[in-house]
Amino acid sequence: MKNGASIRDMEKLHQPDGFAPLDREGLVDRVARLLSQAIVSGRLAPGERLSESVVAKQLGTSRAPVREAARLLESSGLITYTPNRGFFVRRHSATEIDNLYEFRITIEIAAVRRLMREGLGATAAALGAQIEELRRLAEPGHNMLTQVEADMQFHRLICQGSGNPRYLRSFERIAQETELTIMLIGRLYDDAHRLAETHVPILDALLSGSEDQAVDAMFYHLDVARTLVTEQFRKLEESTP
Amino acid sequence: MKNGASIRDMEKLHQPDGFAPLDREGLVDRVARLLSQAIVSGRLAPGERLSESVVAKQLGTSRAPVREAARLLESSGLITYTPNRGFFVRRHSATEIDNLYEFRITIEIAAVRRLMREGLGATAAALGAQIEELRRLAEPGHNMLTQVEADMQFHRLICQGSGNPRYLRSFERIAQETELTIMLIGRLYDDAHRLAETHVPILDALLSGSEDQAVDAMFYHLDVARTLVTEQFRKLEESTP
DNA sequence: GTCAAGCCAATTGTCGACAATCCTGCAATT
DNA sequence: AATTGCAGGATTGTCGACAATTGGCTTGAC
Repeated sequence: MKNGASIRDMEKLHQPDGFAPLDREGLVDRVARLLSQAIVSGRLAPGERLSESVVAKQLGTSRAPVREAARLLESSGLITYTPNRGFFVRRHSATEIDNLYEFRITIEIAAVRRLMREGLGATAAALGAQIEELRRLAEPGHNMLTQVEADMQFHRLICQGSGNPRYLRSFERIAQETELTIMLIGRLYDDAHRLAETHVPILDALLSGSEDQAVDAMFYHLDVARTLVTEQFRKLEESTP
Repeated sequence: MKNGASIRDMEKLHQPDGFAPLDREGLVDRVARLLSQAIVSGRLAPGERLSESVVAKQLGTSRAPVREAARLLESSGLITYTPNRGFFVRRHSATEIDNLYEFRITIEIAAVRRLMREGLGATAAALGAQIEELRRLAEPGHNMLTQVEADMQFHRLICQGSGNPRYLRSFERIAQETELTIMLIGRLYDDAHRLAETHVPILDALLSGSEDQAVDAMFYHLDVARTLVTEQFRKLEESTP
């Protein structure tokens, strides 16, 4: 099989009537998306080398777009880059995960504060709908990655609704990394129903109008996740040193 | 003059006895540094186009390193990138500046909290030395950019001492942007002596051992800066719409 | 005079090739 | 046996050229 321009052709099939502007994704973004999917889904293991030429050959492009995409993912924390050595799938320590969650708490608490001061607006309905989506995805027949992405989407909506784009931007920078750590563990809660319901108190607190209540609810939610993920990860670390 | 490898040669002269590992900067980083200097110092005006080929020719390199450097600066907020259009020096609105400072406050307050819990350690002495440096640079004969950089260095030390590298990383991402906004205004305080002394209460509060006092001092310091910069910028905006 | 369609110059997007650098393994030396 | 020095192979770093896209300009009709 000759695989030149395979990405282009392959994806054209998925948007038969797509407008041109939607096609304006750019090869770099496409490569970045495929790479991050491969990493988060676990097809590329932590520590693994990302040879530019190998990836380029597999995707049917040249090395230049791969290089740019890799640097993009580096700023997302998914891969590391060492000069003259190349790119590697990032390997996280338990401490780094803990720091990641601490940072995430800082950002999201600040976003909640701002959201409460600016007013919920359309965000309230969006959050309610997202909880419904989480419940729907908790039913059998949905894979874990989809559930985790829906989870993150709930939190993304809050950063988005805060009104300060910096919080959203900062959130996006750690979102994929967070998804990766959860996927590495293999599970967050015992079942996805539980995951969905843990978001209800947050929305309730937001609707209560009390900034303190909202902050407390968000902090509790994230602090539980932080403890769960970090502890699970520490166990994982001990079993495979 | 043939200007191939002109950067390489030019900068070799500045480190006559430097060890090889220090030379390990890479062409991309060098271009990024030169570009950011040009932007922050005002030699490249906001809104100005950054043609890849022009920059490449000026620096004596090819377009590839310029492209990578430009994307690096994009993630630092100094320039914007539009697909198929290219790179432009970023133009900030007063609202964006306000959001920038709000975000900065969030990060640095969190860093202060963590620093107080982990203990100051060697950071205390470093902060004291940095205040001395600020006083020294306040004497006549020093340009404003140097003073602003020293100011940022004080805050960088706090993020660094916090113990969570995420705060430092986040700080670095907005540091250059912050410097740019101050340089665009042309002044922060009436004189640099005043700038130096506003850092003393922060260090005092840190040394007091009280987390609340430390947070308050840092918040006051940054909130004053936020008001000053945003207001100045709004005036600037009105005079040149 | 206004507006639309289509060409044209300029810029970005991508590519393949060459140069520089790093890791590996072996061999020679201490 | 351990260490140092030195090829050999592989990978990244950089480059110049070509293809694709954009925005402006000209041309023409109304």
